Amino acid sequence: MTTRGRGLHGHVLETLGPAITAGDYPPGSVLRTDELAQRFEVSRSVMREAVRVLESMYLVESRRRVGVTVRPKSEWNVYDPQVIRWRLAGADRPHQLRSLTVLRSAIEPVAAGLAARHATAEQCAELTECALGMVATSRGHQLEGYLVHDVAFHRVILKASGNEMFARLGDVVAEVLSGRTHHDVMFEDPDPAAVTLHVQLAEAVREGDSRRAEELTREITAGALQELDVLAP
Amino acid sequence: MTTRGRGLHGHVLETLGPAITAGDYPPGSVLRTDELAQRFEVSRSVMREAVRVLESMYLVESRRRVGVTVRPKSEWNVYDPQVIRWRLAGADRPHQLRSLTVLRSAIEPVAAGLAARHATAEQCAELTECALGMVATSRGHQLEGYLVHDVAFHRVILKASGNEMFARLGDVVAEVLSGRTHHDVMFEDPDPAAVTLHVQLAEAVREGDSRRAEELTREITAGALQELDVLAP
DNA sequence: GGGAACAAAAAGTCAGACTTATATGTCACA
DNA sequence: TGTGACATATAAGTCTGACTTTTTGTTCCC
Repeated sequence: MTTRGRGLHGHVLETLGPAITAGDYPPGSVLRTDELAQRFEVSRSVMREAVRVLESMYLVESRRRVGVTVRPKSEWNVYDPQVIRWRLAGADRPHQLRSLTVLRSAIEPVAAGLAARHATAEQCAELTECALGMVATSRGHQLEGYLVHDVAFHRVILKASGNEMFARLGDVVAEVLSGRTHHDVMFEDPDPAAVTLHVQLAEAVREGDSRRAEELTREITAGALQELDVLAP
Repeated sequence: MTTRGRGLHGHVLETLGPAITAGDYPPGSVLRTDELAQRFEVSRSVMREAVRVLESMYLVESRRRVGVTVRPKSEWNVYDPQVIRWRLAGADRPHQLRSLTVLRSAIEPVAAGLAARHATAEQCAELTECALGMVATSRGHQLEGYLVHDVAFHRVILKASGNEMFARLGDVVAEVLSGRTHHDVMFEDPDPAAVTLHVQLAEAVREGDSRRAEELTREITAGALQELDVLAP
């Protein structure tokens, strides 16, 4: 939602980035800074700044006498929030969504286990509040409201784990959950079982039951994976 | 090892990046492009490119009339390989190492489980070869050789999982393992139990035993965590 | 055919002038 | 005293043109 068109170079990135991640320029393709600058009607300096950013994402490599070559997908920094957003907006969105959901299924249970040990009283309260919000919006096609509480819930868990690497995945989870609600088909209300699991998870964290928190989260993420299999087989 | 001093802006990043991640400039600190350009004896355009890269790592934010402000640590893109390297080279290295090891303990078991299902015959062979290499170098203070095989082993597992997000963590694991061997105290030969676990893991993957591969990896990463507790309590 | 010299091409660097957004201070007015 | 509009200074943002450096590919000679 954050319009990242900060400056001209940002605007260039907004069209060039998605184009590259979408595979419009196959690996090994060579771009030239001057040509790009002309195409986007910006000065060379602006174009150079954009290329530097793409380079720091490992999307391209700039070499003298050669030009700006597109790197193979396997080298891209797929953890860059910007890259994630670009790819989720593109064609291989389903594939990307699956990768991220599998990532969630690995991270979140461990994060929840840690959260049960380290969560502050305030975080426990937040968690319970989010769970209540999910219950309140779980029926009657209030998907948008449900999403807000769901995202907030998982953010708190990840943050409460006390691990900065986990905490930083809050945005990723938000993108995944938001994508599931918006782009993919989701006519019905959320699965009642999932809602219950969230309530129980808040409970487990509050009680400091690390083992149970981990197990409940495994069930939640397993459900998310299963749901993905049903929607996009 | 990769000297990333590619160009002048790369050289600037090599000193400015570590300085920021080390906390030399507390969050909210304001830098000015012109001043920095003078300090590093480069032109403004070069300095601007460096700032753009720092900005794409969420380390700083550039705003008109204000300057380049350092963002709070919680917003940094801690998955950026460059940022990881800078932080591992800095003062809060132990803390960083622990975060990454916890991350490993979440990711690798799941990755190993997937690898058992998706690994190709060639990958299985590589895995066995690495495990044999670890056995061969596990005694007689051949830590350097052991490290090479250890890193290769985990890289194959992560790649064989078939999940691009997992595969991309190969570099991170390499940094962690390498750091453990080089910087931290490590007089003795590696734990024989760990070596055995790796051999068994290669076996489990080869046999397609997903459950066992996952469990064995949990033991491996648990050992790594425990080791960290002993070395840096 | 192989190696050395050469030429061309594209990124890299620099300096200077100009534009634009915006934080902040000023002042009049309520 | 507080509040709004307005002016101003500041630092980033942009553009241009000239120059440098590295690297690739070709050519020419042995």
